[in-house]
Order: sequence, then C-alpha cells, then structure tokens
Amino acid sequence: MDVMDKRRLEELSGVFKALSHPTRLWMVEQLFGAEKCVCEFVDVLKLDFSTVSKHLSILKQAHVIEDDKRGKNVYYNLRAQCIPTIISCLENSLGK
Amino acid sequence: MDVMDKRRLEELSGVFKALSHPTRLWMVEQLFGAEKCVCEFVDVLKLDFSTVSKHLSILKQAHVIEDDKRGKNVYYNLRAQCIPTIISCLENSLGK
DNA sequence: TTAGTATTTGGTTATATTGCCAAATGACAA
DNA sequence: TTGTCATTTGGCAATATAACCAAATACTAA
Repeated sequence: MDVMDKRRLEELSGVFKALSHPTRLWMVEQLFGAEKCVCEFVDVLKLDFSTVSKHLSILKQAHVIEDDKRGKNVYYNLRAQCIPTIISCLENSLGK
Repeated sequence: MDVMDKRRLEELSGVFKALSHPTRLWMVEQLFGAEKCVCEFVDVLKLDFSTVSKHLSILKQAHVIEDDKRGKNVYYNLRAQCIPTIISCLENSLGK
C-alpha cells in the first residue's frame, strides 16, 4: 500500500462512507431524476434543517452531489452519474 | 420512505459502510484475483489478528465477501462480483 | 436600511467505530 | 489426550458520527 494507493483508497472509501447512511442514500436516490432544495428534504424527512444540511454537505464533499445556489435557495444535483448503476448493480448482486 | 424501502436502504447502506474503511477496501481489492487467508492480511497490514478478523467479519456480514474454512485456516473470497466494476465506475466518475 | 426566509456553522450529548490486549474456540498433529 | 497454530470473541479506551439547539450567514423584498 504505497502513498498514492493510500490516497486513492481514502478518497474512494470516503465516497462509500458518504453513501453509508440510510438517510443520505435516500437523498441521493431522490436526486436521480431531478434537483431538490434543502427545504424539500427537510419537509419529508422531519429532521432538523441543520441535520439535513450537514448530510448534504457530506455528500457534496465526497463529490457525490453538487450544489447550485439560486435566489434564496440552494439546489442539489447528482454529480456522480454512476451511482444509479452502482446501486442496481449491488442490489442485483445481493439478491443472489 | 415506507417499511420495505427502509429495509432496502439499510441493507444497501450497510454494504457501503462495509466498504467505507480504507483497510477494508484494500482487503476487498486483494480478493479480486484470488482468495486470501486471514494470516496473509495480518502479515502485510501489520495490524493485530483480532483487528483484521473483525474487518473481515464486517465485510462478510455485508455479503461482500464469504469465508471458506479449510484445515487450520479460513480463506476469504469476493462474493459481490460487481465490486470491481463499481470501483472503476466510481474512479472514472470522480476523475471528471 | 430593515425584516424575513433559507441555509450553514458551532457546540453539546449520545451512540458507533476502531484498534489493542487477553481469553476462548476450532482444527490438526504428536 | 495434550500441545500448537489460526482465528474469533469480549472488553476497554480513544476517536468519529449523528442529532438537536442556538447563533451566524446569505440572499430577497419592502
């Protein structure tokens, strides 16, 4: 495990860590079709604004999603376009 | 988020959680080509036997790997065959 | 400017994770 | 059986994570 590999593993495992919380995974799936703003997640999840915001910021830092500030709101979009494929790939694999 | 979806999200995020530690991710990659026994990981990683064993058990519980007890040793194999694809898929996605 | 709405940041507490050590288990060999 | 090697399990301390509340920031509208 050399230095370069170590960094690669840390970045990659960081992405998996971002996806490792049910709420965050759910939020990512909500972004498959369309962008959402923070308040839309808060409404549905019944979690504190700060909690939702922190979850989104973890996903953003892992480069899974990206934000787009427009007017009063911050909209989030899926950035890692491979995630839907990864999820169905995994679900298929687990089913066996 | 109904009950069935909740369970699905928990199982799926559990797999991501298993992959979310650099050492575990490294161990998974070592199994891409061939099986390994616990002691082989211990030798290279310089971690305690118990630590390595626990990491492997987390991966096993998430159905990422499976064990095969033969003689004195326990050999581990990749079970979720889609993981190599998932990793290259993600690395490609992050590079952009 | 001031007021109001949306979001983020900081602080705190409860819970989860990680790594080590020591002890227990399981399988083989003598 | 006894001893030995490989692995797992239980317990502990240090660190990380998740949720809330309160305060700070950012932007819009009046």
